[in-house]
Amino acid sequence: MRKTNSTNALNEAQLIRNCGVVHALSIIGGRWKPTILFNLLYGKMRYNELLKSIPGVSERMLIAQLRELEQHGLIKRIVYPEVPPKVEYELTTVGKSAGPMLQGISDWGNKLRNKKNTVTKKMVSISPA
Amino acid sequence: MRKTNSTNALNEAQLIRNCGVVHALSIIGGRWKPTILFNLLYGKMRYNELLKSIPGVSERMLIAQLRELEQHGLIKRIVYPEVPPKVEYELTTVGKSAGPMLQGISDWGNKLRNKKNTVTKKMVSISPA
DNA sequence: TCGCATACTTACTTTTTTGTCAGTACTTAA
DNA sequence: TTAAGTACTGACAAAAAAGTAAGTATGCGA
Repeated sequence: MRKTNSTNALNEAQLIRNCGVVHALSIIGGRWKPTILFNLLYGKMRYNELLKSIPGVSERMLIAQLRELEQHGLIKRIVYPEVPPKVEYELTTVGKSAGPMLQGISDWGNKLRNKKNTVTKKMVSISPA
Repeated sequence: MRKTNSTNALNEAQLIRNCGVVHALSIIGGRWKPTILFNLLYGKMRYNELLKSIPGVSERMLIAQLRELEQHGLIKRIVYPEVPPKVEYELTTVGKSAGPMLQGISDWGNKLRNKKNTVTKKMVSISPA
């Protein structure tokens, strides 16, 4: 559970208020959220589909992140009153608005990774035979 | 200390490999890094200047984040052999390349916050006198 | 020789995040 | 009556991130 009076929580709250980046990251950051959002960029998905298409997530984590995204208004939860149950998750307008930003972050991250690989390759080619 | 064989670490490593966003966030994310980077966007700064201009950071945290940014090649540490010591931190080319991305994230975060405030204001104006 | 200024470091504690795993609810079909 | 399918929930444990507080090194000036 989250404390509200810990220095940690107060620092975070202050930064969220004053720094747009920290605020944004408090919404789209975290271990699994970016991947979830990328999946949903292509259209709505069922809970189980998400679970299968994200290697490594546990059910608990998936649900937790979906709930947070929902609370922040990035995704919509659509329940079909059927048995067995069927629930779909879909980006809201706000969620879709994160698309270009996510792409920007992704591009920067990938560029950096590729650069690092290039450097590594160079170093390898320099190393003694 | 970080384990290397925990599920947590393995999951993170995998996501860093496959998701540009997670990779980028592993570099510019965290409690204080965005603020540090924003400060340095305007030019180099001394350790103490950073410490004073970022309310709430402890010395330990500042140093830790500076070290990580340095290791990832975003900032350069410039030591002047003087007494008392003088150390300046400056963005590298890679660090500067993060500027537009940070601005993009910041803009999105701020827009979201303002939207929320608007809604709140509306609700206040509706509430009984 | 004492304190000051600067830039850290270290040991330890608290808080937060992430992971594990078993269990729930409901209906249909075998 | 039993298993299967779907979408979860809850109790607990491990790991990671953040915070606290005291200490280090160096040379200068009083």
